[in-house]
Amino acid sequence: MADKSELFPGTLDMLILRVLSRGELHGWGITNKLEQLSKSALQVDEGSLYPSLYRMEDKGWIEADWRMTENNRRAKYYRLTRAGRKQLEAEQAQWDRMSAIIALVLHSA
Amino acid sequence: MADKSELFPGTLDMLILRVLSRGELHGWGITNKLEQLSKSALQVDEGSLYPSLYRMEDKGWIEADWRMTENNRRAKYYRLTRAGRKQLEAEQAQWDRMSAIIALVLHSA
DNA sequence: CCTCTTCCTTAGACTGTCCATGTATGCAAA
DNA sequence: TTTGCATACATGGACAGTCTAAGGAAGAGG
Repeated sequence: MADKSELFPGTLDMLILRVLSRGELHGWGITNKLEQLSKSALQVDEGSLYPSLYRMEDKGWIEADWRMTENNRRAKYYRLTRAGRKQLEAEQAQWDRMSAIIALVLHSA
Repeated sequence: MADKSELFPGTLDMLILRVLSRGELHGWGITNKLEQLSKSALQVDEGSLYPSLYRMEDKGWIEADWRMTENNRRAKYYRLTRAGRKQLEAEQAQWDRMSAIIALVLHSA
C-alpha cells in the first residue's frame, strides 16, 4: 500500500466494495478514487488491487464487463452485485465492531 | 481469534503491547486480560499469541523471565522494554491514522 | 487416581499483501 | 515519426501473520 502505511489485510476488499457502492468503476479508477477519498493517504498497489477484484468476482460480490473509457481505452468496469452489497454491510459492521473493541483496549485506564 | 471476528493481522502485537504496558504478565494472563478488557469479544488463539510473543521478544520490544504464579505454576512473565514502549506509541498512532482514513472512506457521501 | 485447569510449544495450512515485472495502446510533443 | 508519458490490466513469487490442530507437563481437588 502507501508510504509505509500498510493496510490491514482484509480491509482492502471492504474499501473497494465501498467505492463501488458509489457507482461502477474500472480498476484504475478505483485506485484513483481511493486515493482521492483518502486525501492521498492510500495508494493502492496494483498487485493487491487486481487479486482482490478477482477474488471478489469469484465470490460473486462484484461483476464486470469490458468497455471503453472516456480516454478511449479498454477497461473492465466493476459493479456491486446484490451479494456484494450485503457483504459490504457485513464487513462494515464487522469493522465498526472490531475497531470499537480495539479502541476499548487501547484506551482502557 | 474469537467467534468469527478475526483480528487484523498486525493488530495483535499492538494489543499485547498495550496490555503489557499496564504491567507485566505471562502469556496465559495476557489472554485473560485481553478477554476481560474487550468484554469477551476477543479470545486470543494460543497459536497466534505465542508466535507473536516470540517475534516481539526477538525484536527487543519485550523481555521475559520464568517465575512462579500465584497458582504455583511455572510461567514466563513478559514486560515492555523501552523500545517496546516506543513501538506501542508508533503502532497506536498508526492505528489511529489508518482507522481515521478508513472511516473517511467508509462514511464519505 | 483421575480429571480439570493452568500454562507453554510448535508444525503446517492458508490468506492476503507487497514487490517486481510485463504487456498494450492512445495521445501529445519533439 | 518516433519518443515518451499516462492509462489500464495481469501475474509470479516472496513474505508476514493468523488459524487449526495437536501435544506436553504439572499443580489442585475430588
